[in-house]
This record gives sequence, C-alpha cells and structure tokens, in this order.
Amino acid sequence: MEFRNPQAIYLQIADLIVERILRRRWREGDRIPSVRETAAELEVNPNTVMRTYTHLQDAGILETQRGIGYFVAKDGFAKSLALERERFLKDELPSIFRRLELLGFSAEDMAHMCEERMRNPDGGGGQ
Amino acid sequence: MEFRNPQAIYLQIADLIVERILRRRWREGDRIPSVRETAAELEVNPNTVMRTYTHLQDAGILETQRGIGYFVAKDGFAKSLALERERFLKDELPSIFRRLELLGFSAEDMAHMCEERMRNPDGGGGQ
Amino acid sequence: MEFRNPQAIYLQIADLIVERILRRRWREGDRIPSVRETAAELEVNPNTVMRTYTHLQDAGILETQRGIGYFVAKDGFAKSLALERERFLKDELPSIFRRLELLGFSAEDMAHMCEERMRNPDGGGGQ
Amino acid sequence: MEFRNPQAIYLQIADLIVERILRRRWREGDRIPSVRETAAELEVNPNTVMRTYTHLQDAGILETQRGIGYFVAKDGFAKSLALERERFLKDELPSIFRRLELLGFSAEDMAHMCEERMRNPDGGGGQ
DNA sequence: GTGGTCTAGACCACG
DNA sequence: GTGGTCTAGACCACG
Repeated sequence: MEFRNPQAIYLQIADLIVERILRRRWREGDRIPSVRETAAELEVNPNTVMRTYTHLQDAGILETQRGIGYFVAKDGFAKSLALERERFLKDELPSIFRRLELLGFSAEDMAHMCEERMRNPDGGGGQ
Repeated sequence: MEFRNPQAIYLQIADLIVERILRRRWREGDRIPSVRETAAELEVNPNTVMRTYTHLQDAGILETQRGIGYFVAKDGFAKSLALERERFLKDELPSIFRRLELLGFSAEDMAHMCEERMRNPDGGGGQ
Repeated sequence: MEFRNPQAIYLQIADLIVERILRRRWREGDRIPSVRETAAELEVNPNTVMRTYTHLQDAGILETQRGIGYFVAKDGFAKSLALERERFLKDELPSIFRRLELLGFSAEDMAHMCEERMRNPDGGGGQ
Repeated sequence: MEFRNPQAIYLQIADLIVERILRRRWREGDRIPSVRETAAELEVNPNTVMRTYTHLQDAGILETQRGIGYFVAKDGFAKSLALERERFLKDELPSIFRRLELLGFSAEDMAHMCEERMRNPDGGGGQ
C-alpha cells in the first residue's frame, strides 16, 4: 500500500513549476527563483531542484543563463501546455475512464456530465 | 508542497476495501480479514484499521459479529457504489474540470473525448 | 457481576452532551467546550472525548470548524431528541417492562401509574 | 462524572440475591451459597458479602442457622417482592417520569405505550 | 482469537 | 490554541 506519493520528488516539483507557468504566474522570459531559493522554499535538497530544472530545460520549458539563473523559455507556455496535455491524455484520461467503469458510469454518462457542466459552468467548485 | 498523501490512512484503507467490494473480490456476507490481519498486511496500527472498519460499519457497508469478525453487509455493494459515486461527483469531478480548464480544454472537448471513447472502448488502458 | 458501568465512556459522555442540549443548556449554534477542556474536566483522555465528538458529528448533532471548535448543529436539538427517543424505545422501554414483570406488575398496572401521574403531576420527585 | 456504579457493592449483591428469589431460582427454605462461596464467585471481600446477608436478614428475607448457613426465609418471596416494589415506586418510577419528560413524552404517551404492550406482549425483548 | 475501549504521547494542518 | 490522525500498548468481553 502506497501511503506516500509514489511520484519522484523532482517530477512533483516540475509539475508545480509547469502549473505556475500555465497559470501565468511566471511568464515567458521571467527569471524564476534560484535552485537554492526553491530548495529552501520546498525544504528539499538543492540537487533535487537542480534535477528538476535541467529536466525542464531538456523539455524546452526553461532556459539557463550561466551565472544569472533560470528563465521561462520563449515557447515555455506552449511547451508546458503540450507536456501537460500529453500527460493528461496518456495517464489521466485512461485512469478517469477506469474509475468511471468501476463506478458503473459509461463514457456516455460522463459526456452527459460534461454537457451539464457546459450549461452550468459554475456548478462545480473552482479552485 | 505535498510529498505525502494528504488523505488520512484510515480513509485510504476504506477506499481499498470498498474497491474490493465493487470489484466483487469480496461479496455480500463474506468475512473480510480481521483487524489484526489487515493491520499486519498493511503495516499499520490495529487501531487505524479498527477506525476504518467502524467507519465502514457506520456507512452500512460492513457488519460485525463480535468475537467472529467483520463481514460485507447485505447491501454492502449498493452502499459502496453509492458512497463512491457521491465522492466522485463531489470531489473528483470538480477536480477533473479544474484540470481540464488549466490545460485549456473545455467541457465540450471532454465530451468529445468521451464520445471518442464510446466509439472505441479499448482506446485507453484497462487495468 | 457489573461493578462498573458497562457503557463505554465515550458513549456516556455523548449522553451527557445530548442531555445538555435537550435541557437547552447549549443551544443550536453554541460552541461547546473544546476537546481538551472536556477531557480535563471529566479526567479522561482527549482521544476519548474526540471519539465522542466525532460520534455526535456523524449523528448530525455537532458540527466542527477546524481550528475553532465544535458547535451544536443547526438541527442539533431535533437530532438529539430523535436519538434519545430511539434509544428509549429500543433499550429502556423493554428493560422497564422486564422489570415490571419481575415485580409482578402488569403493563396495565403501569398504565394505571401513568394515569395517576397525569392526575397528580407533582407526585414523584422532579430533579 | 460517575464512570462506576455509585450504588454500594453490598447493596448490588443484595439486589442480585433478591432477584434470584423473585425468579424462583432459590425458593423459601432453600440454603443459599455460603458467604465464602459467594465472595469467591463475585470476587469481592467476604466481609462485604456478610454485610449483604445480615442486611437481608434484617429485612426478613434471609434466615441464618448458626454453623449451617443462610436460608431463604419463610416469607422471603413476599418480603423480596415488597422490598423491590417499594424501591421501584420510590426510586425508579420518578426517574422514569423524569426521563419521559426530558424526551418530550407525557405520562399519557407512556400509558399508550403500556396499552400497546398489553395488546402485543411480545413486542419488546424478553430477557 | 475476535472485536472494542482506553490511555499516553506524538505530530500535523489550520488560523 | 483548535481539531485530526496515528502509534504503541494495555485490558476487556465474548465464544
């Protein structure tokens, strides 16, 4: 039994950063907090944060300027969106359909719930 | 930052049991493992398991026979289904719609994904 | 032989609280003493009081505001009345009739005592 | 708060003996268990049992034959009945009416419950 | 052996 | 400071 989040910490931090970009908290070209600052904020080892940053750099979401810091890349928003959408379609959507099946809901039921939502957008909790 | 599952352990165990009932691994009238067995298997304190069992007893999903053990209640399946559906509609569905919104998908997009799924039921991963 | 009250302490405390609500000592919306205060007053473990409070919360008699305290629920009086009446009819009334039978009184005798009481309401001790 | 039965132990034991006489477990003239036997059975001090026996002797319910033991007195049944009936009318009945009042039942309601019971004697649990 | 209750004490989130 | 969760360990009733 998994009582702890099985996702690697550096990937959890990556999600957190991507989400801030998608929420427009950090915009393209913005400098984001340093490895040390982020490590202190999240109370994790700086090496873990460094791994997150290089991972997002590989994905084209972050850019580095040596001696200055890390920045949201020019296409950082679009790349973040693409990355998260891919994850959604690949991991989360199948999981949702499995859950619906377990509960005896059909994909059609879910479509109805979506249509209901479209007619009444404030029916469920916003953040 | 949440590196640990914020859900209380006794509720995680409850979900695990309810899922087994919904999957027909345990049927109505079946005796389920004793408090101590489950505690040993999951490596948690027996008190925590007891809390789960009494919680599910309050929900009408389990029944107890003192000195004998816990059993899936006569209406355990229907009660489990009702409990999980309520949780889905109340907690998970809003969270799904928030996630869709963050990713720039509309409820309509999601309805389309569901229709796609209806035409191609095996398109996403089964368990 | 029972030299100790066989009723669980957390249920005894529940009765005590319900009685205070029925006697209007605490009214709907009132904050009741904190878990720790009650535990100190009754000289029991805070966990035992917590068990009482969550039990009464499940019954719809108490409500909680995290970090603030426990309150008598909006329908706390009616719920308390329903709970106690159920207990009376289910547990106490059969016990009264058993006792009457042992003493050679019939249900008819008891009805006569009640009629006597109706004609002379102050005939027995008030609290 | 009273977590223990406030009734003195020697009186609890007296009730137990009187009940056995009323239930015809011990009949008039029967020898009842010795002080030591009863003390062992109930795991109390023999002095406490002795106090019970002399108390019931004073009430005319038990008789002693030195060197032989204690016996149910010739009028032991009638005396037991009178004693318990007095206690019922003096202590228990007022307490029942207070309880009814707290629950919003009138003496008339109770009379109705008794009439119901007369029509349906097996409606509540026998022992 | 099974469930059931209680204590003692720790630690957490929330405000 | 408030509620909430968890562990460790004890002891009980019931069968």
